Amino acid sequence: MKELEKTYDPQEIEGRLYEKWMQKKYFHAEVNANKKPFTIMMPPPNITGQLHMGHALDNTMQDILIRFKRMQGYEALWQPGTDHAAIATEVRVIEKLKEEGIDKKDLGREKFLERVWEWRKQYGGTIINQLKKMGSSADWDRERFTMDEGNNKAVTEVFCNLYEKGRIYKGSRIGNWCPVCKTSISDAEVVYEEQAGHFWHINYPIIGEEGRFVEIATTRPETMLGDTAVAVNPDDDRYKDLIGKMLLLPIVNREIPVIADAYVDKEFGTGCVKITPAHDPNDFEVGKRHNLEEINILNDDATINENGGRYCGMDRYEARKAIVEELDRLGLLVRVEDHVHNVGTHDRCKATVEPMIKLQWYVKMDELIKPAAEAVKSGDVKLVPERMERTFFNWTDNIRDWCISRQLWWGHRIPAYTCPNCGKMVVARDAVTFCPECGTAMEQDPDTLDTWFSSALWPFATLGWPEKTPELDYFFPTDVLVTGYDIIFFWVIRMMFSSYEQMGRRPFHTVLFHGLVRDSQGRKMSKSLGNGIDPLEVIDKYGADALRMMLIMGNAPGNDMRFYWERVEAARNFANKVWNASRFIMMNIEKTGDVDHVELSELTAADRWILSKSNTLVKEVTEMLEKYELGIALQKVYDFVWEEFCDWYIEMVKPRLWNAEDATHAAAIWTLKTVLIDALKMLHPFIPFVTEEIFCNLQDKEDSIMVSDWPVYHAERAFAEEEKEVELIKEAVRQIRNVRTSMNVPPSKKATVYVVSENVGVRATFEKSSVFFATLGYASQVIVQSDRTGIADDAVSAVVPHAVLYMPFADLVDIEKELARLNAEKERLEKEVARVEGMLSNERFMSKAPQAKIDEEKGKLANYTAMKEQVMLRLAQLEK
RNA sequence: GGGGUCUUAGCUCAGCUGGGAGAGCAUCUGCCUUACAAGCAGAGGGUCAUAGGUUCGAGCCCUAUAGGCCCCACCA
Repeated sequence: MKELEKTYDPQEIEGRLYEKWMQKKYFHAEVNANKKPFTIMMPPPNITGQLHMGHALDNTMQDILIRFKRMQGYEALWQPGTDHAAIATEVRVIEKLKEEGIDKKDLGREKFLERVWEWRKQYGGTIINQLKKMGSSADWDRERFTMDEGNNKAVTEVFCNLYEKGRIYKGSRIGNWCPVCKTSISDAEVVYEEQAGHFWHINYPIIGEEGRFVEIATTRPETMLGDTAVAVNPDDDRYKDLIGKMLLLPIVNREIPVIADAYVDKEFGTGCVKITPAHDPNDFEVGKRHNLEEINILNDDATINENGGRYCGMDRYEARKAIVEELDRLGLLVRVEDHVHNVGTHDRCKATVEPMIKLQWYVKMDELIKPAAEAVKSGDVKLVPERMERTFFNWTDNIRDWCISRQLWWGHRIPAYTCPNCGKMVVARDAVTFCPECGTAMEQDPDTLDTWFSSALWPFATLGWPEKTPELDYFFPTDVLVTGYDIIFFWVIRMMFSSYEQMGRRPFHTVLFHGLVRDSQGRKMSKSLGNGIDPLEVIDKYGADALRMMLIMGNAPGNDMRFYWERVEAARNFANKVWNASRFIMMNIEKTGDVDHVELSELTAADRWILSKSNTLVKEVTEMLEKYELGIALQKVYDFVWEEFCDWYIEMVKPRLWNAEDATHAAAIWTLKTVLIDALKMLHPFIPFVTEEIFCNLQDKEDSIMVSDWPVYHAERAFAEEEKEVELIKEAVRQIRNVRTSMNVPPSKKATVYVVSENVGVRATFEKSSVFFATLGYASQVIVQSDRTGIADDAVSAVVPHAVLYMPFADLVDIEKELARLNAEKERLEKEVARVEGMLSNERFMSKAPQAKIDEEKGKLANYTAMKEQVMLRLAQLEK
């Protein structure tokens, strides 16, 4: 045993233990026939290496589960972060290139990808290394599992599988186009922002009816260049006569029909809608129904193309201005209204997206989604908290086909090959170099796949699939996915249907969701606001344990939380408390020698009480962790350690420790050590560093607490009787302290405490525990007797169930104060008695409530009645 | 428009299957008591958003209302 430093210094401990853990590789998991696997996913490394609170929270929860399961005897694997394409998000890569003064246009695809892989190798482990500073046991083992270039195999396999089953198709459909990234993006990547805009009312002349117009309203006047119809509601009496007539599209001078379609809302705008099938999703549908021509008027960079006539080459916003001016000149602009509307933007680059018709690859979702939805319905995959299921079904019930092709340079390429000569297309696992039809050299589809396409394969692709590896066999399906609720659609659902489709089984049995970490004002932490808190800064100031604890304490699954430095400080204070309590215990072991074994029969009531409490706690905490109620689990250990163990038990045990002759000395040492070790173990997943440091100094049998056994419930350590006894004494102590405070008696002034009880058992309880009762109750001596003989009439008194305590303070007693105090007490008890009596006299309660509840209330009534009588007796004596 | 969620002490939040309202911080009082002032002992402070309902019993379950937040869809 080594003594602990007087001051708790997290930085010193954490630095040292970090080194130790790095060397020992405690968490290196392997295929092990004797152990059950527990697999959890690690967050991906990213190339910018910026650790933020989200990572910290993710990882803390994951690490808690891993450590807990490890101690329970599982072979716990951190399924490693992948090197999939999602890591190299467009914005980050471009930023990185800019830093190095490179324009991506100067690089070809090959060179560009080379650079990206290089960065991944260089920075791939940085997040993990930072996470280790906060005690993460995550290990970035690039050699064992990797999903970089090699992962092409898994991606290609999945693509081909889906294609062969007819679940992937290439189609010309309207989708979201980002003119800055010059790629299509999926619906999920579009975020809508409210923007102030205008509503332009424009007159379209009716052909053959000089001077008659149809007034339409639009927020995007430039799209009129692509108009191929104007639609009205078939039930709209105002326009019934117009249906079928032809209009002259201004500027373009194209003849377009007035059509009837139920999509048009009579109440909104003018009730006439210009239809631009090529640049609006709804118009696209209308166009399909009415066989309208689709005229694309935009280039990929959102400038107007040759279909825009003299506006060709203009940016979309310049064109808008110019077109509005021209309409005004032509006298066709009726009016302009201010209008706030939602504009779709690309979540990565924030540019306004344009709906465009493009030839893209899609995954048909209708059949694919079924097993995933069924899994949640049947409980094959559990979502925690349960309410996330509603969100989940909200998506699966309204599923739309998934656009998976991206016009980006990096990422996994689509394994489709086309013959430039005869147009033959082949989808194949191995590169097709020559056309099977005409022998011409084939060209691979230039598009790449949506990053989430490969991310969706994580649960099995990281374990070596499509190869049959021992790891895949042993660790798959994985166990728990811990993630924020914000990516349920992007990632969670896609992993689920991919796994059911490819593996025929679930990817994990539980998804544990956490909320966002917000700033102290409840705002999302963000770079642009500058309100982000760097987890490493928190670690520098208060230690990793404090950071982890702060992230878990007082939070329920799936709920957002706010970051307060005060909360970090409170967590650090707890670690300090554990440190000092341990230091106290170790000092005493050092002084009087260690005790390895004690018969339970040698334990005192206090020992049994704390042991019993600790025993119950083990059961509760284990249950809570198994239910993923991390916050409650931690709160329970926190309360136990600080309140019961430190504030009560250690104080109770002190007199026995001061007295080396005390017969129960060994029992005290053993109990202190036993309870402390169990508490440390229960705390370890939450605050790994401080618990490891104490554990290793406290004993030398085991090398690390993280590979020690999780405490278990022992039936023989349940002592209901002693728990009751000690609780009674605690109540007596509280009463004494209360009385003394209210009478302003300084702690230095000790008094004789008389315990008067007619109950033999109660007298025995106080006699047995008089040693600690005396110190805690500031008693110079404790006299237990059956009546009031020899106690001064003006002694101060306090009533507890089945006993009255008297303290003769002689000169200190203020009769008036004492009377007031007793009267208050009397009132309190009368209320209690009335409440219980009311309950027990309610016939319906008596007939319907469970017997246990009735008995409980009856017991309370007896206690309160007796106490009330004692108080009234005292009042009578004093008033005499 | 659809869905979710929240409203509990001055602040931030817990409250797990319905059975006498909790924590941290803040406030007040007294203590440097030989593990800990990053501490100890005490105290004050809440018609659990509002209105109904179910129940012997509701912070918890149901309905409605008000206000806050979030997600999805999106009307030109």
